[in-house]
Parts: sequence; structure tokens; C-alpha cells
Amino acid sequence: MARARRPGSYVCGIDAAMDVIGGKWKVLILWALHEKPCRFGELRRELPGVTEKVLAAHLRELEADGIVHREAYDEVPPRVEYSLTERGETLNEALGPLGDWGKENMLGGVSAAAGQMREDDDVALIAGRP
Amino acid sequence: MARARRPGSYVCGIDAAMDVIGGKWKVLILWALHEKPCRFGELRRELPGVTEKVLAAHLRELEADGIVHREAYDEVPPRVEYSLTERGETLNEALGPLGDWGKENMLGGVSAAAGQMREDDDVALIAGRP
DNA sequence: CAGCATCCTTCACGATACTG
DNA sequence: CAGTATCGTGAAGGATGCTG
Repeated sequence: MARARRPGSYVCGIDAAMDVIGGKWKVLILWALHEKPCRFGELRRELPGVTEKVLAAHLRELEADGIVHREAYDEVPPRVEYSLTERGETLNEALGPLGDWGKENMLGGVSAAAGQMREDDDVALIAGRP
Repeated sequence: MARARRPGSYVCGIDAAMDVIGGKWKVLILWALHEKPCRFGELRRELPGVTEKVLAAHLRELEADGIVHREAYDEVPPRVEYSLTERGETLNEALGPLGDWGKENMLGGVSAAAGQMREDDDVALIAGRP
């Protein structure tokens, strides 16, 4: 996306990861799918402003990278469900510290860090999100 | 960079962080400066392929975001040294898990994880780099 | 040495319209 | 509903040349 995709060799792991999440909506898609598997139109509603074309393209890329799973049900009307793969979940977790950093340093360094964070989910891992 | 810079409000911390490191060479600059403070030309040699214009632009943005510090010495010939700020260091650390993920999942999931990793530096934190 | 000034290319993203 | 097809745009990035 933001750079040459799949040149075969990256300078480092960050480079490779940046390639995977380099799309404008990639991380938002990741976040939306982490909350719950979503259908196409559902996803579109979760990401205000994204166009069908771009959403479809991003989903195809994420699928190619093994981040999301696409399940098409042969029904009428057609139904397709997107969900995170195991690899997608680990990516989401790896994004956690970065999200924390962004929230602390770029947003209003809210002190939401300590105390009011629930732990019944893996909120601790993926904090710094909406 | 890759998206609208400083719209004033991001969807989440990841969004904000992605904005900071969204440039094509940003993370490489971060990495180079983490190893040691660098002069402009030095930095250029560390990043094969980057042009002066782009490197200068990225450095200015990183400086504006409080990630790197620019120290200009009034000598002849002119000398400028770039280094990571405290915030830059924390960003670098926050990038660690992502680097690990990229190395494990996108590169040759090398088993370099265990054993042959030296710990005299903070290698453990910022693994997955060159 | 450390840059800024220009011009140019390219690619991600967007808008709109149309199918199975 | 879940997409494809086509056309258009803007901004990031690259190439080259010049300056304090």
C-alpha cells in the first residue's frame, strides 16, 4: 500500500508489518473485526467514509495476507462474513503497545491508563482504541 | 503522510501513531537513530535509496512530532546531528511487538526468537529488526 | 555538508455506475 | 446484499539542480 507490496524482502519486521497495515482503513478494519465478525455492509457502516471499492480492496489484501477470513454463504440474499484469523488476532495484539503510545503521546495523554480499565476482555492488550 | 495529518482528532491511538510513522522511511530513521545519533549524510547512507528531499521532509515531520531532536552546530563545514527524543525512544519500544510480529509472520518466521538473542542491549524490546 | 527549489511520476484513494 | 468496472484526483515520493 503505502509502499511496494511484497518486494520479497523487507529491511526488517516492522517494514513487513507496515506493509500489511499500511492501508488507510486497515487498522480500523482489524479493530472492527476484533470486536465481532462482520458482514460487508456491516463493516461499511462501522467505517464511516470508506467507499465500497476501497473496503473491498483492503479486505482482499488482508485476506491474501492471512489476516482475515472470508466466509461466503450460498444464500439469497448473498451473505459474506469476515472474521479475524489467528494471525490477525496476534497482529491486533502486537498493535496494542503502539495504540497505547499514540493515545498517550499524540492524543490527550489521558490518564485513562490506570484503574478504569476492565480486564474481563483482553482490553489491557489492545488499549488505546476507541 | 499516508493520511490527513493532524485532523485534530483521530479515531484511536493507533490511527495517531500510524500518522507519525506513516512515511516510507520513518521507521527506518527511527531504527537508525536508535542505534546512534546521526548526521544528515550519515543517515542518508544508512537508508539506501532515500532521496535528500524525502529524508529532509521526514526528519522535519518527525521533529515536529517530537520524535527526533535536531542539533545544529555552527561550524564550518556545517554539522547537524539528529537523535531520538525521550518520546522517540518510547515509540521505538512500542514498535517492538509489531516488529516481532512482522518477523514471525511475514518474513521467514525464523526461530531466531529464542536463544541466540543477546541481552546486553535492549534487543529484547526491539527485536524483529535488521 | 546540509539543505531548499522545481518538475515529474505514480499509486492509493475516491465517486459513480452497474451486475450476480 | 455484495461486490466489480471505470474514470478521476491529490499527495507522497523521486530526479535533478542550486545555495549558504
